[in-house]
Amino acid sequence: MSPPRASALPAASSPPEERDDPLFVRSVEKAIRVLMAFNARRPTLSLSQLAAATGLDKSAAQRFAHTLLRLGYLRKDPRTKHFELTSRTLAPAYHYTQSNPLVRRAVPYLVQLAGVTEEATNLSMLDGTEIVFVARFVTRHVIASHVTVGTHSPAFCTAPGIAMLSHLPPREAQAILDASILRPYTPHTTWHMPELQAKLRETASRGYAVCSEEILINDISVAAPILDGDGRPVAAVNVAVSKLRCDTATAERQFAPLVVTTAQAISG
Amino acid sequence: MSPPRASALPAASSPPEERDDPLFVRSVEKAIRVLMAFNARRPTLSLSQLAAATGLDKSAAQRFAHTLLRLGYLRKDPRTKHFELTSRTLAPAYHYTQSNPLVRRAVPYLVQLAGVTEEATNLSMLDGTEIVFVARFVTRHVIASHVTVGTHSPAFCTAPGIAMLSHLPPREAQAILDASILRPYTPHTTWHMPELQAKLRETASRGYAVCSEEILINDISVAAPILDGDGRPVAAVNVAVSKLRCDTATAERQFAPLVVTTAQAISG
DNA sequence: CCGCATTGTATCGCAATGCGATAGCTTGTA
DNA sequence: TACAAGCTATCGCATTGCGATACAATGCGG
Repeated sequence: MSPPRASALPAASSPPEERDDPLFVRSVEKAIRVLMAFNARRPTLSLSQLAAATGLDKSAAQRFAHTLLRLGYLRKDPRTKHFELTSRTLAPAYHYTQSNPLVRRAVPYLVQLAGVTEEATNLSMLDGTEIVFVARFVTRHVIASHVTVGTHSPAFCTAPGIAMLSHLPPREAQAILDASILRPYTPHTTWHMPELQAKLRETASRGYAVCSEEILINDISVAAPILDGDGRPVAAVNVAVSKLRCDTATAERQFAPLVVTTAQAISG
Repeated sequence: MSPPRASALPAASSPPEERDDPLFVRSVEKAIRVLMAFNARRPTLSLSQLAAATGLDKSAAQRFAHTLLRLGYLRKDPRTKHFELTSRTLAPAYHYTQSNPLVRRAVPYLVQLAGVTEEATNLSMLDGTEIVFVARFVTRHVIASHVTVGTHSPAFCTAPGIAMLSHLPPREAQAILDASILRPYTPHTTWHMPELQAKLRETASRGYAVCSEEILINDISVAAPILDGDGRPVAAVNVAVSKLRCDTATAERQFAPLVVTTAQAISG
């Protein structure tokens, strides 16, 4: 009776390709959408808010919230009927950090580096045009305490990003820059293509990257890439210092050798 | 032709209830099973290993691995055809730490406490009979660097666990102890029920818990509960010290007041 | 070097599963 | 107390995911 709807809704929602991928299980994406709906601005959500935030209809929101509730990833306040994430949502990250050999290997070096420098140290990896902090160790001198493991930043204006891009084949680095949304985050951001290209060349030749207040005021960052057996950058180590305690030249002189040494040690 | 199989397999696999819960979406659980199959002992998995590890049949393993691949949570080495987790699996944890007001509030206090004590500090929460580390800050004196955010430990033999149990209504604390698998992890583990009950009473009256080498050799831990408006324990703060640098009495004298003060400050 | 076994990839018909509309219920409000 | 808004439960239908199978690739031993 009812006409085939697939042709009536050519590609209304969701990414183009995934529509006709017979192996793709849509329920998984929807469940993840529910988890990702929670953030700093929305620590708790009612069912209808959840439906609005995820773009799911009420029934789907109900089903996936219920499922995640049953699996222990959500909790529901019986009073307010609002949902919130539980600590069980840490489990995938735990499995990641435990299973990733590079992270496990890097941790002691990063702790050591943080101890010696008394500054925050991070291990980052590329994810598209962005870097992700996959491990982070802060000291009492921490600048941005809201930055945590899992935080994303644009690669083009962060020292770990520049460090990794500079050791990629130029084609690939350029492709990432082309795909990036280049814009200034502070008055000091390097964001014009020619300057970025020059910065990559300079970084490649000296072996480490420095970004001073390019994304966060008062934040100086010195980073070096970690290379795999084929010389491909797989991650980066960086130290973040407050400009209030140290000018850029001093930071570079003081920390660049340590950061480079640490990155090489982790590279093995 | 083929006889209805549902009746032939009354309730072979999966938890009892979820079989006839019309709102429960099974695909979500299967996807999570795939993610959780990766750990320190199995950093990468082939398709058939994945099927074996998750208990899914080959087709299901294929479909969910494919789906998670497409969503960016898995990567596949085109050479070895092995899967591994990507840094995107950090995203749920990121959303949790950003959305949880208690965690956000606690972070600066924990950093401060780590700086003052020069020891590792943690924020933990209860999850059933276990505690989960939801935030962790280490210093150069860190003992167990493999312990990270997301690590689970039994509540009964950890200072944060005892601190929280001691401030629960006795019924609830007892229920958790009853559900726990009580066994010694070291020669110093308190694991007999009467002693545990005594320990809870003592902890409740003095306001903090001390566990010395009860789960890890050389690990002394001092913890205090964080209470919500109704006086219910919602988390715990602890400091972990190496016995090599400090005996138990000293650790208690030195750190208990700081830990209690910090916990109270976070409680607001 | 080649055949065989093992493992990964693609296909396909079926029906069970999840969809989404709706109705009933609960809660807070005017 | 009646109403509105939102949460919960139900149900028939068809789409989606299931899982058996066929095909391709890879690696191993003869």
